[in-house]
Amino acid sequence: MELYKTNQLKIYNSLSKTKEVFKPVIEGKVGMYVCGPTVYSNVHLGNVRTFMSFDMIFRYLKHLGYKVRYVRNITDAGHLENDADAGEDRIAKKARLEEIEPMEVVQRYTVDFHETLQKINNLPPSIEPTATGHIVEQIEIIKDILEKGLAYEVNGSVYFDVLKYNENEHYGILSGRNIEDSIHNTRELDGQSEKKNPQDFALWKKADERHIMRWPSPWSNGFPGWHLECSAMSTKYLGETFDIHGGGMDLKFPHHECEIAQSKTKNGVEPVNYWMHANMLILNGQKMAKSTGNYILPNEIFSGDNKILSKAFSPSATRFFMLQANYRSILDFTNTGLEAAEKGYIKLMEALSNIDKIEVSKESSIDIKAWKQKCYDAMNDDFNTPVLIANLFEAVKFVNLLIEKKATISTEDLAVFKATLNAFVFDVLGLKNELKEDSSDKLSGVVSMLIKMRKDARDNKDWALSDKIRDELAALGIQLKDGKEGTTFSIN
RNA sequence: GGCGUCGUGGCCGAGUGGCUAGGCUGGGCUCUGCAAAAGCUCCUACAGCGGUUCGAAUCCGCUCGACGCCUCCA
Repeated sequence: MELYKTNQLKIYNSLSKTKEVFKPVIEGKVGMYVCGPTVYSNVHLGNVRTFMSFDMIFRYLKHLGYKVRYVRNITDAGHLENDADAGEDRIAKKARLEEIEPMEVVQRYTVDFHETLQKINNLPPSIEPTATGHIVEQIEIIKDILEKGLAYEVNGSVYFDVLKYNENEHYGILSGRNIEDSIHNTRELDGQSEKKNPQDFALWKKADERHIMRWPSPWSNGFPGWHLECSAMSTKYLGETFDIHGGGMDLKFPHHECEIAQSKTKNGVEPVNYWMHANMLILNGQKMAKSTGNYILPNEIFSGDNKILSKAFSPSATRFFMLQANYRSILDFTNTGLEAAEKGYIKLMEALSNIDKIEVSKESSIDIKAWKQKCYDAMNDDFNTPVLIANLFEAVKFVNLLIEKKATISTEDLAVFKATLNAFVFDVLGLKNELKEDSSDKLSGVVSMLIKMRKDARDNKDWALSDKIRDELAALGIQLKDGKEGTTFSIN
């Protein structure tokens, strides 16, 4: 029987601001949409945290036995840059600066995005559609909204009429805003004179001469507006009402608000049952963002080539660091935080490597079933990975006690213990054991030989020789551990 | 100025109306030739001020502060 039938998963819904029992539209199946990156530069660690959070969610849903269709778009056109070059597409601008084709920029950074997420061990989504691949669908939505009178055309551009929509719906329902407030509090921006109201947003923008990326439409040669692609692609692949929509907290307004307005106008139903927002990763107390330069790239962490960290940290240690915080909490990225996480990660991995050394008994002195349940309880409570990890450290203790024979476990319990531990560590959290298991027999053979030589030396009380062997191995990153049952080693 | 999230021990981070996670760091003990590892253990916190309550860090109010959004942004 599928696990979801016996586990009551609760999800914090940004729309209701409460934790709700998760019930998919179709039993046993989940449709999940997550706003993907705009591929105009290298993906930074803040982006990665969001995608990693939803990867963990994707993994747990699958673990529970749901058939999940996970859609995450690639924004390769359509986002306007609102600076001096008003109306210019971000990707087109980058292309002109680098004197290459726009799709070359798209290709380069899409590849970077995929490589980075793969390094951090994210699973690929089920479908990864592109904005440029869905221009037709977007045009159809604009036509429909125009017909319903909730959009208007000016000089070849089409804008969504927010005030009119707000007559019957609540624009701001997700972000807790009222349109009246924003009318009084919106700063004046240049280049918006075409709009009836500053709150209106573009569905279609006419391209000027310099704009390279353009498509024909009934209104002009141009490009789709800021928020339309997600409405188009989520509806196409997941249906008019789907289960989970995710994204970074900073997309809540206006992006997701606009999505709701567009989709609701087009389809007449609530587009999303559960809105989920991953919180920001900050660096030195400040937001990590490309625009301010306050950011770190994942590769700079893995290589150690950066000015923030004292050394390089592996993808799994980095992933573990982020999973130790709740996805809804702001997390500060610091050197000491990463160092602490790395140590914990190594401790966990060593315990997992040692699990095969456990010998079984007739009876169990530890309650494996209760421990297992605590792991599920943590994840069922809105994907509480910090509590899950606390339980995993309890498991580490179990492993060490069992190896030292200070606790006992039955064959049956050990099987459950191993399966559960592996499922949560590797399948759900998506960690990898990066400890150089170099179980290449040659190396472990050599070390075993040295351990034997050291034992002889110790038996002869030749401490100088035994310590020399230990210290020189340590200098090579091989640590010897003397236990009751003999000496073992680990490679760092 | 508006909206929102949040303020937990040396640090990071859960949680919650009474039983007070976990990790890292530091101290002590056991084991050990010494060390490391491991086990045990200690350091016992919830921004401030009021209020509700038998009882609040947990609920309510105010103050202060941090961060985010309000313009593309995970």
